[in-house]
Amino acid sequence: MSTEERREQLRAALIDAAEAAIVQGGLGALKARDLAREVGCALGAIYTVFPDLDALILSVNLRTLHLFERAITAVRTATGAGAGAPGPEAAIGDLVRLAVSYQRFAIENPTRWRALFQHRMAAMPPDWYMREQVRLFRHIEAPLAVLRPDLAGAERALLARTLFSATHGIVSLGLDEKLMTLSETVLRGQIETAVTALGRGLTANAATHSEETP
Amino acid sequence: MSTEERREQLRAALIDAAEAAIVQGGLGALKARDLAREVGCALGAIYTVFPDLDALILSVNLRTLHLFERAITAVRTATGAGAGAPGPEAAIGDLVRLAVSYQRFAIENPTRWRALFQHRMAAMPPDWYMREQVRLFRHIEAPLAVLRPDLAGAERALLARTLFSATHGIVSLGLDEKLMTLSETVLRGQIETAVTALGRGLTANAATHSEETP
DNA sequence: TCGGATTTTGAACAGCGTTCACGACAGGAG
DNA sequence: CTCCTGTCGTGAACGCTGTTCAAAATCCGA
Repeated sequence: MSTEERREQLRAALIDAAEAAIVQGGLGALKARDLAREVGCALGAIYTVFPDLDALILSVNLRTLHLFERAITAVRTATGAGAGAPGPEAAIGDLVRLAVSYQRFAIENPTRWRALFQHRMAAMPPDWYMREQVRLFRHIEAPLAVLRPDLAGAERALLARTLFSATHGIVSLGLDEKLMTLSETVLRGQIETAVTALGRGLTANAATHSEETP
Repeated sequence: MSTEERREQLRAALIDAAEAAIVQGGLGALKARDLAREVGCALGAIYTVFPDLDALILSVNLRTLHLFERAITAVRTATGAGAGAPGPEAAIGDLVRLAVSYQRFAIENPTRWRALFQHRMAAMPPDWYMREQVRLFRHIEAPLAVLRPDLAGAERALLARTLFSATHGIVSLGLDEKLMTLSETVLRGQIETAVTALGRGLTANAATHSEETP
């Protein structure tokens, strides 16, 4: 086995162990010495395949994004590749379903999900990480295209990020015991209320907003 | 000077120093040894007036909440104590102004504001901290009462928290370089779009939603 | 002034991420 | 087989952290 192969194997084993640690005890449970013992390598070996633990965390977070993509892809949407001309109400329904799937993922994978945001990195994340984010936002842009056909690509992408941010805020603070801890049912109700209101308000704005910016 | 007075003085000095450290370098710049040197006390003295640094951080965060309360109280709202019967559009305008003031506060006090959420505490926050949060939410509830007079107090409070959470998400991720970093102007535009849509969607929902739950 | 109680102290402890001089090892040369 | 050389993995050591606690200093009534 070549040196390169061994390095790759160590890399994978470390990501596995780090993911397991995060799943079990959250970001705070990720210790370099624990990882080395778990994987069966030296302490310093970690730093031969990762510059620091932050990079390792980022790799785990990429797995989490992939995991979430599988979950969100399984959501049946009316504005997906399938049906032809869905109405605004169907699009709003899609947005609600996407938001609820986000909530479900956060509840089912609490530590993995927290690690995505709890982790503040020193520099900007690398390209391969940002690219994965952009891919996920496409799921939101499809229903948005129905609600606001007047928006250009860039503006629609921006609005998609805003919608995600709003949903994320509701889910994030709703599950956070510092502000409030809502039951899954109550939280889902709030998500449905808010996203529905957002969707209807956006469609109503379509005409208004274009008048405001002549 | 009695022992109690000295303890109180040390407490205040420590909070001052901790606040200064957070303002300058964020939560990560808060070091016990730096505090002791700055205040001119022994390292162990910190732990005679605070159980741990988390409690100290919480005191700084309370100051931040008070600071924000002053900012939000300065926002002129049509649904405040003053004018009589404002319409839904005026209420939506109030919500937008409140949200934008939240954005402004976050931008003007980045480290203080981050410390409010970046800090994950072990146990639930004490009562005096939660009470301050509840007081702040009242500012949101006033416009909401105009938009949704059908809601009872508890439901209105819940919706107020949801509105705040959504706004917080937009501001939080909008200022976070991990997801995206938006200019202040673009971010304000997104806030206005989203909050306006939320407000209009909520008023439109008033009749619909009550039919859905007979 | 003395002596017990109280308060303050900072060295010591346990833990963390990260580094780097050292030893183990592979493999071609003699 | 022996030796030499360069590559690679190692774990003790470094610097830092929050927190503790025996000891020193201080206070105060007798």
